[in-house]
Amino acid sequence: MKESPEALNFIEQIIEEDLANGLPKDKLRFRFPPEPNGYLHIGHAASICLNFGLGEKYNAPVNLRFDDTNPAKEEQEYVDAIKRDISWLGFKWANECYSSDYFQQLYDWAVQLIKADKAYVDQQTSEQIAEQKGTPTTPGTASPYRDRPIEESLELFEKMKNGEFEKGAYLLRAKIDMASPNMHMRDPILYRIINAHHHRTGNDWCIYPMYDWAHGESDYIEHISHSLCTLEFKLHRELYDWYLDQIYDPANLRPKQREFARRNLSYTVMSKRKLLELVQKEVVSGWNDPRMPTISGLRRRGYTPDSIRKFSDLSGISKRDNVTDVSLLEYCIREDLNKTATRVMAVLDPVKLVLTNYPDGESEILHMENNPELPDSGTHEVPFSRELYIERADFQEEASKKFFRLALGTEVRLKSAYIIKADSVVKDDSGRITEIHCTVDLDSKSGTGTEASLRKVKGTLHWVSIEHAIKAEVREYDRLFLDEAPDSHEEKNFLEFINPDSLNVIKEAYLEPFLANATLEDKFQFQRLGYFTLDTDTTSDQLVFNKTVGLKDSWAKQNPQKEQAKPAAPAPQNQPKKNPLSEMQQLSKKLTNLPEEKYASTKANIQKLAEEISYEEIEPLFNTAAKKVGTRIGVMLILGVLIKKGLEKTEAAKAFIEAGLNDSNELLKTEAEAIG
RNA sequence: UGACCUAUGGUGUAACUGGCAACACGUCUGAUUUUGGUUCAGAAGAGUCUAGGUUCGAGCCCUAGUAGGUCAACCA
Repeated sequence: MKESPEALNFIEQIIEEDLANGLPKDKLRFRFPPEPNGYLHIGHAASICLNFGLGEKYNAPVNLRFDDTNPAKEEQEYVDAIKRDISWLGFKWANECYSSDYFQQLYDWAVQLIKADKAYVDQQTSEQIAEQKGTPTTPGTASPYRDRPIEESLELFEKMKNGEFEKGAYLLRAKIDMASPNMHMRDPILYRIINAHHHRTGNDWCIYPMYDWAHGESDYIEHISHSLCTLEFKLHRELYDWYLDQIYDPANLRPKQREFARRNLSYTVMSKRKLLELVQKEVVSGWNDPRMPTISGLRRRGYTPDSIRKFSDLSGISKRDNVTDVSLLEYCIREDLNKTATRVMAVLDPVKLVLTNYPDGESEILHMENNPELPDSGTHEVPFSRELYIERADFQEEASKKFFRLALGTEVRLKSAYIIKADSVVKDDSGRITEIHCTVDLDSKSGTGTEASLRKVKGTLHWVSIEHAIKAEVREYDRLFLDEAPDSHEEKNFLEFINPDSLNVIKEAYLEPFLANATLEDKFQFQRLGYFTLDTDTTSDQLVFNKTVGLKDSWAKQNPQKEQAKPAAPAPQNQPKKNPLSEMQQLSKKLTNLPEEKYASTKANIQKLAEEISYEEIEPLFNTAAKKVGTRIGVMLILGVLIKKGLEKTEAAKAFIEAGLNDSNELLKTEAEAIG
């Protein structure tokens, strides 16, 4: 995407400013620093696109750095998966780095800190330390070991390193400020003892640096100019800078930490911990379950790298908490696939259709466009015969005017084939339609140019020839959660919002034979249904397709009777609890623009709020600017309720009502009249 | 009750350093269409959290509020 030069996000603005202040452009260097303790998700994609995008924009190197300072949680499997995902997205890192590469340097610097009396070895339990830490509102107290002689700390630290102590027995702490309002500055831990096998350094170390100590110093070692992370690290910045101060040589580049808001997606969760829980509790089949918001899940589902990069692009970067609607992601993949996916036909819920005047036992080969969006994409062959399958939902015995599909006595075109007319149906004992008998207009064959072929009919249906169709399993997916923000409810666990119908498996779908040769890389549009791709579960004798996303369906929208069992998300329970007065003002604002029905309900809501609002509160609002009609109506409504409850009209109130009666706005006038 | 961050249509972001609040998604019309898709044309939707202030002029600057988020792991 070529963005216009003036639409810089705030990170780019910071960079431009640094450049303007003399930072040489060739000093620019970024990094993407995942911890290899889980799979990457769409939120990480935002960070990846940000960092690598900056690299592309400024022609600067971007390192991939694994933040592997906690061997208890990290595994090689995750390292591999992360590299695979970033490569798949289409980005190339300048260097593959590991925090563990710097363990020795970090250790040496730590010794230097001790020598400078900026760090000490503590030997209390975690409970004791936590207690001394204080709370955000009360200062902490010093550890009894805080003033341990430097020599002693040095000696103990070395013993820690040499594995002479049990896990948890000793710690190295920075000596900063136990009274700092920033909890991270209250003598943070630099090193702890962990007896676990590290996926890279094996058993070389038994002390491991904490995130804060490792991260900034790693940035410094790698000459990172801008270290970008998510907002929750904002408070760490002070510590990041303090650590840097201890070892910084002004001859070198000083890295700068800046924070942006993590990207959230509606109807899913986006924390590794929760995603891991979904995997462990077998809510999903694995990290790459097509319903997961992981990069690998999206890939398996049929999303393309381009679509994800586009999504990141359109979403932008800022510092405010956000929940981006999945519809934006879906738009990105539809837009991509519409231009590239091969058009094919598949019937997922079949009903048999017999063309009574088509010769029995015969068949013919028709030609179907591969992609109408790509003029040169050619055609492929589709067999046609007397007996076909169409979708059950594409036929109704009696049709309403708005039903553009097949009904008794109406005509419809079979895509790339003939125009047919339904004559009769055959039903089983339960009344279920088993066959639809039609006559075909043999002169109407697509592409022949005959007069009959050019006739316009209301609808076009997709179909497959029963005799030639191949069978496949098709998996359709719905959102994993029923709530827009499942993890935003304090009183409820996100698992309570799981959508029980997020997976719909169609064991026997019928596909045109062309699909027999599909590969995992292929993307298809099953015409009129959506975009599909082969799943990795496919075997030599069983095709399995995933539905990536449906087509936009304006018919389903105006025809909700067959309701997609999409229970409207429960009313948001975590609505910010505003005080009644400001809530009233909020509601009032929009009053003047509402359709009648909504006006009535909003009005009722405002009147309900009057219960909690006193006359004293609204009196100041009598002076509301004349322009703010909505607010004045709201105030009028509240006043009305209060008067009805027995409030005596004050002079100010009378004047306010009087003004309302003479106002040019009809709504305000009406409400004023109602009070009388 | 502390420190820090944030507040712009339903959603996500813009608005260069004060100058007509813009773009995309979503929604709704209409046209085109051998996909109820695509494409095309259009519409609705914001008093920029509140109250003050500075200014000829404030989404932007100042003051005071309000709401939301983050911080008290030997996680990152």
